[in-house]
Amino acid sequence: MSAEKTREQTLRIGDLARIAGTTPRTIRYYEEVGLLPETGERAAGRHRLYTQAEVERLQEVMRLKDLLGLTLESLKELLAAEEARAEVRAQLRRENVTPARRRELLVEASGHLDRQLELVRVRAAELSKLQDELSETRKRVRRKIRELDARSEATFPPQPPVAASAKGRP
Amino acid sequence: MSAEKTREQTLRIGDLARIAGTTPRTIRYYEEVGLLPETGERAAGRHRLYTQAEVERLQEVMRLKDLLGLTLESLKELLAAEEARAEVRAQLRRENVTPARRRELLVEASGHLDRQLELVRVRAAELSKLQDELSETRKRVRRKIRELDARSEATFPPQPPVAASAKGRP
DNA sequence: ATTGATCCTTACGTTCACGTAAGATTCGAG
DNA sequence: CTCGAATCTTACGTGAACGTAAGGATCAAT
Repeated sequence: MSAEKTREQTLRIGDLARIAGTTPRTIRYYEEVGLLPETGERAAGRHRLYTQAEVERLQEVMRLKDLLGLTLESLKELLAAEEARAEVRAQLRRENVTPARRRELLVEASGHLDRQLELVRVRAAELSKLQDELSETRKRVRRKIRELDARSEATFPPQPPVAASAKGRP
Repeated sequence: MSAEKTREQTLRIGDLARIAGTTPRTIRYYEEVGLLPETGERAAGRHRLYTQAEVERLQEVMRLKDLLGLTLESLKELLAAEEARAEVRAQLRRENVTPARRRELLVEASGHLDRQLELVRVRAAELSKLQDELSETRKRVRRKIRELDARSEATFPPQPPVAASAKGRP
């Protein structure tokens, strides 16, 4: 056999960290708490090796963490969906799986996806509401400013309009 | 003067905590780090008293913290908008403020609102994208399930459809 | 005035999510 | 094989955001 099976871009922990925008320590920690799978068959002391799949998994974890603001523990539960779907893909390759078993896994994944979606929906709705409220408030404030300017227009030279956004550095 | 000025529903810290769904400790902590104003003129040892305005302020703080996932420090900066607007209202009552000063405060508030809105917009967009992706994935998973069911329909009795959502308790 | 509930301040404790340091080991290049 | 860079394990440290406990004071009702 030619050396092709193991040659699917094996990254080391530092590379993975740079790509995902985090640190090796964080990756090891996520592995420790079960958010990332322990990189298969690794005798103690050997370096961890990652593939593209792990890059995506890590990025997904970080995105969910950021957007949903969950603890790593809750995140772990929520991410059962990914595992179920990974299971399906793995069993697909092995091909010796009954349709009944496949259905089981798919239904499981679907249920987890339902939970994720529900969480995301609620938050998206809340954020959207907040956005509307802020827009509304901003509109009122700006209207008041214009009113003030209109009143003084008679006696003073026109004031400069409000800048759309402060573009300088904080 | 009749005793009406001080009679606008004075809550104690425990009441405020219950209403806002938090604890007295948290409220004191928020006051300590400057997220909540120190309840006006309080000699050491006396109980804190709150009004409806503080209820809303606290709820707003908690909402932003939850939805944006910021540190209390960043939140403090962000909430400068509220203070600017509170200033405007306060000065409105005193009535001896020049239009120029009012305009200044309003412009300041408007700028802070811009910053808030930008933050909220970005997050709302990200969440919305995530929601779409999850919906898409879920659709694909369900389609696969239906395909499996269709295939087995010839040889086996029809499988029960997938429940819309697990309604049991976690 | 007494009292029970609530609150005060002060201060140490805790959990989460990593950071940092140390000493040994592994890996890829030459 | 050698060597330097990166990684390994282990373990202690840290900042944020509160929790908890102690001892005393305040407040509303009786």
